[in-house]
Amino acid sequence: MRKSFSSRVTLAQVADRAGVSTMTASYTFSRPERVSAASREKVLAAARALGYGGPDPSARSLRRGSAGALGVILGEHLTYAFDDPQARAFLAGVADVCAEQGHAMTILPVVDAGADVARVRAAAVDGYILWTTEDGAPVLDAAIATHRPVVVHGGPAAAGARLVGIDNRAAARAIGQVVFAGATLPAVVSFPLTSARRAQVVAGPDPHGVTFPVTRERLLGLQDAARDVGARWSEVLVAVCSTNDAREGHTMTADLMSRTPRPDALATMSDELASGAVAALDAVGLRMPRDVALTGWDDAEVAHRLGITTVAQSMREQGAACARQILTGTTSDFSDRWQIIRRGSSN
Amino acid sequence: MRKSFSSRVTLAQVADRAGVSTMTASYTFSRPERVSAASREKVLAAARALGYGGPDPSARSLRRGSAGALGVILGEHLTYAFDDPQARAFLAGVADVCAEQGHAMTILPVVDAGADVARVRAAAVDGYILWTTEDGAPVLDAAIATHRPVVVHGGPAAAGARLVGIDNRAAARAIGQVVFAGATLPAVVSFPLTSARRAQVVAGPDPHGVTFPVTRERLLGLQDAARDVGARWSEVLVAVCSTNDAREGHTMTADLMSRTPRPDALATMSDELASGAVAALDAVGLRMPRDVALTGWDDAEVAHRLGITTVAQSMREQGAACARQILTGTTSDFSDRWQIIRRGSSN
DNA sequence: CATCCTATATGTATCGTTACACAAATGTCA
DNA sequence: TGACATTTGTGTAACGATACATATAGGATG
Repeated sequence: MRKSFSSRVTLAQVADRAGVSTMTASYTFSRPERVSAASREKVLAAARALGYGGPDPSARSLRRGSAGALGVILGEHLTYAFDDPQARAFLAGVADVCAEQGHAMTILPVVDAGADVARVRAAAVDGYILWTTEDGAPVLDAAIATHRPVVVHGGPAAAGARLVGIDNRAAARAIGQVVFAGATLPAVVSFPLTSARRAQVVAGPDPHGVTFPVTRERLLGLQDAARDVGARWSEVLVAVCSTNDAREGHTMTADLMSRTPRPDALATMSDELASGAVAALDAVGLRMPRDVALTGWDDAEVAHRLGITTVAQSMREQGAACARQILTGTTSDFSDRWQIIRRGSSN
Repeated sequence: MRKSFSSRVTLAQVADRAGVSTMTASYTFSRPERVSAASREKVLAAARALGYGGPDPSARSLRRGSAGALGVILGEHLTYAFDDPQARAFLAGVADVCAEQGHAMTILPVVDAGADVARVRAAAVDGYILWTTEDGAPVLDAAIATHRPVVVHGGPAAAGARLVGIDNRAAARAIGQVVFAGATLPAVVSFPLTSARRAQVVAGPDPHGVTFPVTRERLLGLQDAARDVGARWSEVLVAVCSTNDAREGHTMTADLMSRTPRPDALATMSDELASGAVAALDAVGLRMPRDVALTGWDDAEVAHRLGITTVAQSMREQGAACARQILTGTTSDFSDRWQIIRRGSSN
């Protein structure tokens, strides 16, 4: 805060003391090879003597026109965002590329719409990456309005923003066909449908009412799959979880399994939810896939351990791709970068 | 990157178009109440027409002398840092205060010493918070050298940096006395001792050789406690885990329990390690506290669930305190903000 | 009606750095 | 030796915004 002490040492002072021009001092820090070893030494000695802390980042950013940081906007409060292993993997990917490109990663906390928009505008970053963005989120427009590059993971699509992510609808349809095959009554264990995040079991909800794009696409794909296997969507029970964790998956699956008629195929939207679902089935003595077929999503470590069929995708690579898109302009298409891993939990 | 398009709209252009002075335009964005409603409207209209994205953050930072962001330096690669629930709680606390104070949170990825130092110097932040810093870490010196405020969580202490954290040695001694009471052969399940992170079981290691301050203090406290209950430290087995997770706690505890003589009291450095330890005891049919007394640390949700005695502290509050220290200058002392929660796992 | 105060508008001078263009010094090669 | 390339050093002019001090108009007050 009181960064500007009475005495802030500047490059000019260092140059003065070293007996060289300001530019020589500047080059010493930003392009050392441009300066003779002798001058370099003089400048560094002067810097040391004066306690110069290196070129001021704000001044440098202003002059250079690049902030040296990437903004990441998470759709939820950090407390929850970081609880999601996929979010963590994604961030790790972003961080990898940031580090590689010598950039910092600025996380813009999301709290309430008004302040969030202000923070987005005020952030000194070279571009924005959005994770888990709801349709019509004001932060997305705010990010685009800054004229800096914007990459949205998963959606929503927007003019002026690039989209990174797999084709969730196609993947959902594919895994839906696997898990629903031969089932009498398919069911779904889903992420929240809207930011209200109400946990509930609903029959055949209209996917178009879902405001989280990834969830909507997956639901659409599962609807396709239900049709493919001849099931009526209006009878398909969707257990909507309020958060993406095993506990919630357990609770909601337990609810689902207590219904009559009981679903005999469960497509879950994540391996975390799936792991809770497996526990819930266990608890009531149902076996996979004999009594109930079940699939996860993400191919997390837990899917491997529990032996469940799942959709593999690499969030880490997608995070890296988002960052690379902004920092180097490299585009990459992930729509087909998913794969169904078959294990024992489905037929 | 190519932030400076051919045509970047500036405040001056907006002012021109609105027919007011640059300052009036500036005030419209930074102190709207300082400007009449009429001018404000004119300026906003002009901004809209020109597609002005708001005041440039770098320029504003330079002029105002504050970057509007807080730097957080994690001692490890993000992939691992975020896997630690305590780290996540800490970050959530930092984020809370950042949001409250209208600041962003910049995470400085740690990869290799050389580049890290450069990144620290180049980061546009108003201060640094360091988490899990090893003795003599170059980033600490680099942070201090910038003359911006620095807060270190847990240690190491350094001139020019404030320290936030509980008195780990006192807390460790206290819980050590609880778990070691009446034991014949105490043992410890520990965090890594150095950045080499080698997993191993060692008898009575010298705590002074430990380079992670928090771990060192806790080991010192446990050494004190061992002495207090009349045990010989040189015989105390310390299972050093390579990471802080349940799996590692399980593995190392299993190793510990296969030794002869078998330890009958286990002080673990986290509830994650403790939960792995509980599983390992289960696996070989040992009961708590009858066969082996066991304690955790942190009072995480898992400690509650497993009913283990633990040291309660709030990382979230500590994170908030670190941020507040930098952003508002508020200091707070956490040395006594810990508490032993007794549950069934110890006597 | 003169005086003083408040609300609003503006001109100027930086904030600290680096891009650019050019000058000077040195080296290279036939 | 002269012509030409290469290194190294420097002056100047921004980058885009805001703090501060001052100017002006209109209102309130006695």
